[in-house]
Amino acid sequence: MPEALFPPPSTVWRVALPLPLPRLFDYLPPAEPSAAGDPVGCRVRVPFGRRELIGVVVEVGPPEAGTDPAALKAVAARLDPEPLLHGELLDSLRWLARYTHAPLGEVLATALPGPLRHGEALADTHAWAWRLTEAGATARERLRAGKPRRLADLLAEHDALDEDRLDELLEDWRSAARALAKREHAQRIAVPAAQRAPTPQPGPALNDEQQAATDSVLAAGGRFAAFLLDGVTGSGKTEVYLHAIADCLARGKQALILVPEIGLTPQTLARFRARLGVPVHALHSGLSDGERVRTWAAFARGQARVAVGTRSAVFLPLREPGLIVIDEEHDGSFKQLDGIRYHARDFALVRAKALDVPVLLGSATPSLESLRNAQAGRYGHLQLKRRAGQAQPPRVRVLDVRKRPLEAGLSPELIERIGGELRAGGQVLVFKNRRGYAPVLLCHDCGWTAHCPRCSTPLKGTPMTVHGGGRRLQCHHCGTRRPAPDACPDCGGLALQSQGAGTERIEESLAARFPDFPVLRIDRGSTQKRDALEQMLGEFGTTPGVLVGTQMLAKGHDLPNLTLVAVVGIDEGLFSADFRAPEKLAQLLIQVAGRAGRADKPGEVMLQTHHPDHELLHTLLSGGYPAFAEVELAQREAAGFPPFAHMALIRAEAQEVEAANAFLAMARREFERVAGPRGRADTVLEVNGPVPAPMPRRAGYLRAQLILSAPERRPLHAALDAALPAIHAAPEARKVRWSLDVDPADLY
DNA sequence: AGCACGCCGACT
DNA sequence: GTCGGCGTGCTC
Repeated sequence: MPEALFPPPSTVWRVALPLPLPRLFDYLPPAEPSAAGDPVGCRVRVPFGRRELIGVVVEVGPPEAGTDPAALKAVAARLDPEPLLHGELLDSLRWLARYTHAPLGEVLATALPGPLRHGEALADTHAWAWRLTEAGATARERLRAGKPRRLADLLAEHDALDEDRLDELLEDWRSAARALAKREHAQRIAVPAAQRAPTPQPGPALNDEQQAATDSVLAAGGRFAAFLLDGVTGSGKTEVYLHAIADCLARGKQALILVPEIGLTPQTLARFRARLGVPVHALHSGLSDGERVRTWAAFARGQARVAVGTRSAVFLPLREPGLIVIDEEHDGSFKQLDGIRYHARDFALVRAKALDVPVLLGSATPSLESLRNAQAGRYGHLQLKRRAGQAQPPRVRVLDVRKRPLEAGLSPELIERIGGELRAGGQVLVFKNRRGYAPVLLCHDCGWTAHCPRCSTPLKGTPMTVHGGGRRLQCHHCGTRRPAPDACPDCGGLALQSQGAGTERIEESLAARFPDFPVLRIDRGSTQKRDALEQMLGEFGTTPGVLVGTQMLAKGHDLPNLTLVAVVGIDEGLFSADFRAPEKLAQLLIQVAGRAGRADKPGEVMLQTHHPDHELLHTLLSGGYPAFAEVELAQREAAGFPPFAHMALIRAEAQEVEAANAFLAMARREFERVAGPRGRADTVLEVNGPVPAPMPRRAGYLRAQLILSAPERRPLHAALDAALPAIHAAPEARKVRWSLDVDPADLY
């Protein structure tokens, strides 16, 4: 090939760098190539300003017209001979970057385990085995009886024994191996990771509903199909997962199971391991970097078969994909709330489609999004309506606390009932619904709450929240402000209060009231350590006592002697300004009610509220979650909320209100510029705000936001694509910290 | 995001 | 007279 003496570079490597800059950077290929082959998907170390960064090559091509080749720097080093990210995973991550409107480099950095992000080599994933040395073979018969001798005898029968094989053959072999190794009688050697055929254990026979659900999944024949496994508490969804996974393993494929943050318990893993008969790899925040990378590499190389993990496990490379399962698909912990704000459930759907494998979403209380997808025929709707075994559903009672004297938020009737249950030998769970709602003004006498006069419709009221130390009410949808009334406009009572007040001291109050029984408070702070919750509940045992806690106690962790569940603080959920609050509350009530009762005694659930006649409670109690979902979907449709609309949120925080508002006002103008002026008939993008965030003050910063919504996804994304460059570049953007959240989980 | 460069206040 | 405040600008 003829070449000029100093040819302009014919190809550059376009590199995605972990920076908040929405563009790629071009580099010349490395001066001393360390490997041939397509570099796309390989990590590189590149000079960047005065520093060096690790990035990923995402394109190779001619330099962009008009770039000065002399201004290009060369890649300092190619870190991967073979692409680390390729094919489906790289394509899906590109999609995620476009969808979240985040820089590709940041998305890739989020998807990679820490050590890989920082340029470390991909971990070895060979297995370890032990063998006798020659000295060991000779010395073996002179060893006295004991563990080392038994190990030496075992090793003498084989050329080498894998460590997991040793786990099966000899208990506590590791100390014996250390003893042999010390005298150089045995050595540890690296061997290729063995692929052993799964040895599944049979489970209970499936009932006809479970069987039908399993058959539907298997009928997909390993190709893409999405299923909503909609099964009431205790209906045996896990058995359906296990059958689908076993089938996937029998086809020689890998399975990925996503679970909520609190769902990944040792019991769950043990059950999967025992039943599937293959190693099950856990992926969660408690893992060390080393473990995380080894698991990542083992799946990338097709050496591991089953992964059970939380949100970030959705980024696992799958070389032999066969199935993706999302357990408790409605759970909020699948959505990342900072950095790259992805939704693991939604991304799992995208990956399943790209991988052409079935995806199974399971829940007793499906998200309205998934229910809507099932109703629209996009997902197969698999229903399990019967409880397995003879467990009876709990009795639910609504307790009206209007005008009742409350002690730490508990009514006398509730305290009386708790005492009775304890003396009868039962355990009680006092469940505080506490999601950091903005306070809503409530009349303790009649239950009246303040609603925005502008935003409320006959179908759905938009509550106003309390600001300015109780003196002011503000709507978080349109920003309307008005002074807080001194007396209740409905009943004239003077018992107006901010909701949620007074439940802080529940455990102290109960401990004082029932000194003869243990009162255990479970919260984030007290269970930060790994397995701390297990341990605390283990010590709590099954003797009479009270557990006080929040979300963490809603599921998992079997409490066999729990006979009474008392739920307080639900009024905040009934009248939250967040359109998703009713859904969250209904899911929570169903989940927490599912905890009550033991084999010989149906449980009881008491809901303490100022709104005993609230429609949500009535619908939920009479028709269960399906009835609630039907009503709520109709309201969402009428109000133009997801899943009948698509939303995005621009949040801004600054030391001064004016800075945040100026930024959001500028952003609003940009959106109106690209979407057409307000009031135009064909304008599909609705922009609301700037409105203050309901918890506006955090660490001295003031937060405000802009709400974007459109009936279709396309125009929303088109508007974001068109407006974001100018918003990025605007001078107002430099004075605030701002972020974009597509499909926000909480509006507030 | 870093990390520069760049002009204005209290210190050896 | 300097050290250092963080505003503004750039990074292939």
